Amino acid sequence: MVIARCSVEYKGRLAAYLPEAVRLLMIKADGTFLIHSDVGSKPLNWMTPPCSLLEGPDVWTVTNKGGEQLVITVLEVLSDTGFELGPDPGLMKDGVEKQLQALLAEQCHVLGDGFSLVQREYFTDIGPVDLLCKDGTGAHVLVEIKRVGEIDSVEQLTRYLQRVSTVLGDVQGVLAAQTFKPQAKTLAADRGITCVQVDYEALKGMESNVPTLF
Amino acid sequence: MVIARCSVEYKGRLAAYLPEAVRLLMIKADGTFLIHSDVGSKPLNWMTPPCSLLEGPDVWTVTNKGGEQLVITVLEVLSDTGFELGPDPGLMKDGVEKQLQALLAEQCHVLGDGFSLVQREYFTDIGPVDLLCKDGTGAHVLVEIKRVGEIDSVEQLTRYLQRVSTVLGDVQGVLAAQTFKPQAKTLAADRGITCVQVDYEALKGMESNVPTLF
DNA sequence: ATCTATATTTCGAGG
DNA sequence: CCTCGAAGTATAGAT
Repeated sequence: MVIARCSVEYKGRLAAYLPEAVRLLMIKADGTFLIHSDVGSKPLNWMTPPCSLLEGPDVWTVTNKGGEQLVITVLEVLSDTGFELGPDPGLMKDGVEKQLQALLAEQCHVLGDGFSLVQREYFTDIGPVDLLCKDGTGAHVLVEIKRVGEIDSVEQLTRYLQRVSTVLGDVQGVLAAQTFKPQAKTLAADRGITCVQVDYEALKGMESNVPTLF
Repeated sequence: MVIARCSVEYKGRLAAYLPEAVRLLMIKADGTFLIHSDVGSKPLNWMTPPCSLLEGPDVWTVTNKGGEQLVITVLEVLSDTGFELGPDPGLMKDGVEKQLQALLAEQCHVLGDGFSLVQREYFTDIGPVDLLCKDGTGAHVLVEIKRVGEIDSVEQLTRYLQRVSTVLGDVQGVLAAQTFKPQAKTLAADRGITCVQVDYEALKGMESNVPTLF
């Protein structure tokens, strides 16, 4: 980790330039190179491994396999430290779309009156539909599950509905999400798609209230 | 900047946990809090400002306005340093979609035979179309510009075509991009949309070969 | 303040 | 290795 007054030039997929300023240069064990200012959560510039660092007296050049280059002109080094961090067990996540899908597969009754699961990950030739259900009248329903329901989700479900209707006949669509963008709700209404807001914590709670018999 | 053996718990939009390991904790001047391991370009966990840091003896708690929390259990501090970086002029970029749009607005003839520009950022009630052109026969053409042409781009252009056709009558569609995803090409073909691959550097070169008169 | 569209997105899974 | 979809996406621009 180096604190230095520097200017940076990037030439790769695009071209970018950072005028002279004091910044934090971070070189990770895996070769990742990061340039941070003291504002913002993401680096001003960076290079992902595999990449090589050529450390000259005043100019550092980071090059990756694709020929992209980061040229750092170092004007003044204020600090230069290094640490062995050792391996990291990594992040464990809970609450992502996959888990929401699993819960809704088991509790699809929350999606509509008398809903029952026919199949999870129902495959079509344009991709898998999250859930294929039947409603109280026995009619097929396609369910698309998102953490956040956006306009793209409606488009995606619309494609599935068109595709599947050629096989299963008339099919309804349900978009299930924890939150919805207004545009998504509007477009869904236009397309005759029902939006169902679901509560991850509540679903998780209900599951634990219905223990298995074993 | 603190190097510490720590474990971290995140409770917010989802729940996540980081088991004990040595990591870099970064606190920026604007309040940004970052937790980095020595691999990977993005932080293991983070909190974006505005957020408050409550620094207890062994436990640090970062809370943001939405009530999301990052709880860091600090087991051992190996290093604790701070620097004043001062203001940063920020990054100047060249080669992003906006500039591609500007170049294509001036050189729309590369998009098709006899193309001429009618309007850039042609506004519809569902959003702006990048370019409205006329082809060699005088028929209207909508052009959507992307750095990477993906399936969503085709959907977007399709929406515009449907919308605009009610006003301008029959309209053709062109998706212009530097690269295309195969799915996007396929869907575009289905929808009768033409995909045109463009070269940013070449466009830029051509522009400089046509200097202004002043 | 909220929402929309972009991104050198990054990351992981699957073919 | 490429392709595709998700992300606590982040971020900038517009409403």
